[in-house]
This record gives sequence, C-alpha cells and structure tokens, in this order.
Amino acid sequence: MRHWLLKSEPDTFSFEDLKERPGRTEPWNGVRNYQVRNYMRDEMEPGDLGFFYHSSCPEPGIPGVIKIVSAARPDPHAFDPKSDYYDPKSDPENPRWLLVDVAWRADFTRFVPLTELREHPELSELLILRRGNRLSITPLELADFRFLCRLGGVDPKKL
DNA sequence: GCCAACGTTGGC
DNA sequence: GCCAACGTTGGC
Repeated sequence: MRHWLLKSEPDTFSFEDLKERPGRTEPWNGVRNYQVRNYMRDEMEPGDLGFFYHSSCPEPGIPGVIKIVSAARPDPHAFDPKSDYYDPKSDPENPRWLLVDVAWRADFTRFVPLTELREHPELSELLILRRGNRLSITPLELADFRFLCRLGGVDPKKL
C-alpha cells in the first residue's frame, strides 16, 4: 500500500465538501499533469490512504485522512466542451486524462497547518514542502504518513 | 531536439 | 498583488 497527499483549493472543493458527498466519495477530476496522471495510473491502488491538503487559502494545511477507493479510470470532463477541464486532444478511444475516486476516511482532531509541517525536521523530505513543487498529488513515505497522522491526533493503526 | 515565451501554481 | 518555480507550447 502506498500513501498520498492530495491538494485541493478549499474554495473549489474542500474536505468538508467531500464529507457531504453521497457516500462521502468524490471523483478526483481535473488532473491535467502527466506526472500526476501517471501516479494515479501506475502506482495508486484502491485501499491506499492519504491526506487531504488545503492549498491557496488563508491557512494551508491538512484537515484529515482520505482513502483511494477506485482504480484509475478516464476523466469524463476531458471530453465535455462545456467543462473547464475540457481537452480537445483527449481521444475517447484513448483517454489522455484519468481520475480516481476518493473517499473521506477520518477527521483530524485538529487541523495541522503548513507552518507546523515546516517546523518538524522529521518531515523535511515531504515533497509538498520542497520549493517549487506544484504537483497536486504527491506520494508519502509510510513513516511520514504515520507521523502526520499523529500530529493530527489520529492513530494510524486504527485506519 | 532546442529553447524562449507564456501560463499556472501557491505561499506570502 | 508579487514572485519564484516549473510545465507546456510552438517556432525553428
């Protein structure tokens, strides 16, 4: 099993929004970066755990834990000319863009802000903390996953 | 294949 | 709003 960090702008789609979806599950659509697509296609598996991360907002940080609940499948928005995510170069016979279904798994007992992540030398390898990293999905080492769970007041053994 | 121009991301 | 970083595009 691998672990992940998924970024979203809360004005667009927040952790709270995810909890309000039917089945507390949402298709993670709109990925238009090849490296992130390849993560979903080649490395993600149903059952993988990860974190929701709020970006581009007054207080960036992690509100809780999510779970990947589907394999990668074509992102239908890529074929919809009315969608902001429309890509005329994506051929339905050979879809360029993929998504996975993401489900709420657990709330943190307290929000863990980005400023706090930067204070922990244990987390210095976190891709999200590296300068210039803009990938909307990044892999996490197991040790980092566990460390972050504990920062958020969640026991990783109970997930 | 190179690379300059441009667009986007995201913290501050 | 600023700016650093990086991906994409397109001319050559």
